[in-house]
Amino acid sequence: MRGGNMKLSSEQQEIIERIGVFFERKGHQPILGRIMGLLLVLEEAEATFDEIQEYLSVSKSAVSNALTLLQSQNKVEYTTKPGERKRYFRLKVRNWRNDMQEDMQGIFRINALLKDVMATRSASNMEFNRCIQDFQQFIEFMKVEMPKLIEKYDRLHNS
Amino acid sequence: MRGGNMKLSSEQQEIIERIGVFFERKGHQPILGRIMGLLLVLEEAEATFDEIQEYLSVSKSAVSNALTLLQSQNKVEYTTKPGERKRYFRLKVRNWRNDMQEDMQGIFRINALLKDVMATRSASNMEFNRCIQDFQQFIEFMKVEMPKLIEKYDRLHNS
DNA sequence: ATTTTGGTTCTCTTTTTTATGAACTAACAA
DNA sequence: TTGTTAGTTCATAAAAAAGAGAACCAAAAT
Repeated sequence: MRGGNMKLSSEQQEIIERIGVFFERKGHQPILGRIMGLLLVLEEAEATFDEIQEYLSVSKSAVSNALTLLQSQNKVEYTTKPGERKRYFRLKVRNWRNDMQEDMQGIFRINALLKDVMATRSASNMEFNRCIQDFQQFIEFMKVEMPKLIEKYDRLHNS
Repeated sequence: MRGGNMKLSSEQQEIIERIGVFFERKGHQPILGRIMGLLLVLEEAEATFDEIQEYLSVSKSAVSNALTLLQSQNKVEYTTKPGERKRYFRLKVRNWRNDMQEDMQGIFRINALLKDVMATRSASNMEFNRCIQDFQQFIEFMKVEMPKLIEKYDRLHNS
């Protein structure tokens, strides 16, 4: 398999683990992050099912479930090569900017909850209410300005 | 205790649960989010240890640990009232804008990892490398522009 | 001095998550 | 037909997280 050299440098292993914990802390399960790390670190930027299994030394089922999940989350895709049945899995890096924007939108989703909170609150504690409203206003502002910022970036770089 | 009416409306309960899952999905443990929800929903915007226990019907230890954690995360603080030993716990709403900024910085932290990834990669797969670099550039841009945006907000509102 | 209040800490159970390994399947190969 | 490759699915084990409850402790009240 692929030149027979299945060894990762300790540098690479370390980065894989770090990327692993990064995604773990985002609420994903451990192997997901490690697979992403692996696919980032490999020169080819892709790997087959059993390469992933061997590099990370995890079970087939773990790999299978993780890949299914990553694909359903649009983080990974696969290509095939003519005459081969194996799938070559790789990161959908092009989606990452989008993912990041979604992550930011996710942060802002507290706003919908706060709106409902405010709907249940009376006017009896205006000091507190005012605090919440200020925060909401800030979120609103960011929610409006963020897309503009992204447009600006695209104008500067991709146009 | 506090007028003796320890009942939350079903509306309030529902919001507490929703806020609960919101924070749970951010990687926090369930009661943390529910306590935050409770403190958002109560008219007084504060509650004593045993009010929290009773409203949420959880154990003393759960409340104690959760409050300790929330305080260590700067999400909750307490005040006392003259002649009373009880602590009145409340949200540090004023910190939320800051928390949100930190959450956004957290999203950007992938950049440091990508920097280390790139340091290990050779020039052999430029197509992939380019993708990563583009993404990094985008993050850099956001990291620079975000503080400016916040300044802008402050200029418009708080000055 | 001893009781009560307001919590904290420790141990243990329950629940949830994560991963394993074996059995299974679908497609192709000999 | 029988075997092989490339995975998937299922039952379950192992490990981690969450929470309960009792014992505990320090400050204040009686």
